[in-house]
Formats: sequence, C-alpha cells, structure tokens
Amino acid sequence: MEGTRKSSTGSSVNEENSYNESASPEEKYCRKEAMKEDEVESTKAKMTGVREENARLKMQLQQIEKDHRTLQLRFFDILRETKQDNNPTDPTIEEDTELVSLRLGMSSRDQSKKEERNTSSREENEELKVGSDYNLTGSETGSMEFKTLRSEEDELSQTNLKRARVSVRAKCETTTMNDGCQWRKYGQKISKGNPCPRAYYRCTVSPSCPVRKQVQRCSEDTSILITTYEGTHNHPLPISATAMASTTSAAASMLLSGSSNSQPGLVSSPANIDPTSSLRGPNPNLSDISLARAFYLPNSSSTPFPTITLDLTTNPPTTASSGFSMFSSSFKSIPRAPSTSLSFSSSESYMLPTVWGNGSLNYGIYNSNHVSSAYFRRPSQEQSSQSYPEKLNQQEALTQTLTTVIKSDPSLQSVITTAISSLVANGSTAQVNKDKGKNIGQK
DNA sequence: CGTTTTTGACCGGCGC
DNA sequence: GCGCCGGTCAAAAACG
Repeated sequence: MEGTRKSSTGSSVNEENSYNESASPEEKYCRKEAMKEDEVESTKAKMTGVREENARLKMQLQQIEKDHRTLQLRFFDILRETKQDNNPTDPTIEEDTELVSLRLGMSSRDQSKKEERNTSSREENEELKVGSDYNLTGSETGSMEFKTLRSEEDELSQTNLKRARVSVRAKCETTTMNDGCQWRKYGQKISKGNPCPRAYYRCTVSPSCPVRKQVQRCSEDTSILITTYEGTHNHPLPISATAMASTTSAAASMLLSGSSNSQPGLVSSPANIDPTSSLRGPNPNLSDISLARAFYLPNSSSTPFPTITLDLTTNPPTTASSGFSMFSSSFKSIPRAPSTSLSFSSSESYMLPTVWGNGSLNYGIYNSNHVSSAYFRRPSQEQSSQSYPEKLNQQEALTQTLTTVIKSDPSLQSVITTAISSLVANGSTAQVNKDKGKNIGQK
C-alpha cells in the first residue's frame, strides 16, 4: 500500500515538473490546487480506514467486556446457589476442621458418594471462600452483593481454611520465591531437624491480612525452597499474585476436602497420575489439584494444621517415600497432621501464571517425568520483570483456558471463575503495584 | 525518615 | 511443673 502510493506520487511529480517548464502561473496555481485536493482525498481515505479500524477494535473490546460480564454473572450465580444450599445454622461448621469438605477438584460422581447434606453444604461454602478470596476489586455491579456474601462466610470458612497449610517445594536460589505478593519478614528460627533457618513472613498488602508464610530450605537439597502458606488473603491481590494465591487456596481447600473424604488405605501410586492431565484442563494449578485428589492420605485424625505439599521440583527429595516422590517428608515427620503432596513438575518449561523467583533465578519448575501440570509457558530466559502487554496476553490465555476447564470439569467452576474475575478485575491494580517500583514479595 | 530486617525475648502448646 | 519447640513480638539496626 505504501509502495503504490509512493510510485503514483512520484509519477505525478515528474509530470508536474515537465509541465512546469512551459506552464503559465495560472496553470501552475490550478495544478497546486488539484494536488491539495488529492491530498485531502487521500487523508480522508486514511481517516476512513482508521475509523473502521477503531470501530473494529471497539467491537472487540465490547466482546471482551461482554465475555467478562458473562463470566462474572456465572460466578455470582454459583455464589447464590451455594449460598442457598448452605445450612448457616449448622453448629459444627465453626470448629470442626476435619469435617470441612470442598468440592474443589471433586467430580460430581464423587459428591454423590457419601456426602451428607451438611457436609456438602459446608464444602461448597468453603469452595466459595476459595473463590472469593481474590476477587475484591469490586469494579462490577455484583461486587457489593459479593462482599455481603463474603462477610457472612468469612468467619465460618476462614477459621477452617486458615488452618490448612499449603507447602510449595520449588527450586529457588534466592531466599524466597517471588510469588507476586508483598511480604514482610517478622521472624526467623532454627527448627529441629533442619539446619537451615526457617523464616516467617506475613502479607503486607493489607495490614489486616492474616496470611503467613514460612520459608525454609530443604535440608537434603538446599537448592529446594520450601514455602508454606497459611491463611487466605482478605484483600485484592496483584495479578502476579493471584495464581499462587489461587493455587494455594485451592490446594488448601482440597486438603480440607480430603480430610473429610480420605479413605483408609488410599495410597498414592504412579497409576494415579494421569500423564495427560494437562489435557484435562490447561490450568496446572487447578486441574492438577483436582487430579491430585488421588493422593489424599488416610490420616484424618484431629489435626490443628493439615498440610498439603505441592512439589514443583524436578527431583524428588532423597528421603521421600520410596514409592513415590510426591509424598513430602512432612507427612512422615508430622504424622498427626494429614498431609497431601502434589507434584506440579513439568516436562517442559511451563510455569504457573506468576513469577516465582527473582529475575536472577530459576522458575522452580524443571524437567521432570512427573505429572505435566503445565500450562503457562514462559520463555526460559525471561526475567521476573514482566511487561504489561505480556500480562495482557497471559490474561487472555488464562481466560480462554479456564473457560475450557469450566466446561470440562464443573467442580472447578467457582474457583476458576474467580481466577478469571480476579485477573480481569485486578489487572489495573497489578500494574499500579508494579509501578510502585518495589520488588514485590522480596526483602 | 519511613520501611524492612534482624534477633533475642517471650509465649503457649505439648510431652514427660 | 519443667523443658522443649514452634511461632510471634518488638526494639534495634539496616536500608533506601
């Protein structure tokens, strides 16, 4: 297009020059006027093109907004349904951690198994909690209703979910993984059985946020960082933190679910791992957590801090149970607590949809023959700093992918829908946080 | 100067 | 009751 315009312009210039030699001043004036008209015409044509482009972009934007609204409406519909199903007068809700059960990762057939009404109600309640934690931006009309629901459920579900711990094992060279959230160190201890000190962090995104995390190097392999999350965020999260938060919260919920559904003798085995799990749903966090229900441990006795371990490392810990690498040592060392271990290792350089680790370090997921849970591919050389367009692409991919997951596994609907909502709603927030210039989550 | 990290003190739960 | 241990507090130091 550019080239054709140039050539035509060039010929007219030559033509003009040839005329100039013998043309009268009047003729010259007329030709200049004609040229101006041509320019005006071409400019008009350009503007028309730009307008069309603009209109097309507007259409696309409207479509995106429409999709967003649809997803949000679905989410709130689910909220309402779960709310109606709840039995708010159930006196056992508040303290009985063991009975907390979630549908997260549970197929409908699982639900029909043995769940009694109260239990399933609570499980949906908890599921709701998981889904609600990361969607507080409130930019849409439903947010007020959502917050109302949230406040009512907070006290019930927070009690339980707060107790669940999610331990993440990942290769990391720095003192802590960059999970996108903002943490402040408040203590450090040498714990028994591990020469490496354990650091205690609390979330500083919101002063009232109850979330804590413990960071400790694996004694057997100091390149492995064990990060244990406890509690749920009560504030909107930066987009870069939503993935980890969703993952840990979902894992915690699954753990609690498993606490009530665990069956004696259910032992993990490689056969329980579907190597094609990534086909179930492209989101590693959720689909594989769902998948990993198979790894619930039989222990369901009274335990103050049930723990679930997400293994993001390539190599199993050398001291891990002989049968399968996914079992964490915490299961052995803390037998009084139910512990579940999942491996999110990947055979490719996939990554959770957030930046785990600093710019100078690895992403915590390396080659592995374990469950392929990957979805969010990241260039291996990419650093922690993420450009805004990349984030947008990430959101886009996430949204599309999660939609597929929702269709394929109804049990994941609320959590996934929330993840989508949070990503969309928190997009601007994330950018603002990033613009603060702080290296989020790091000392 | 405000924020974060460090680090010893303190506290509560648990086992003996 | 005592000691151990994990977790938290808070004053001081360090940092930006």
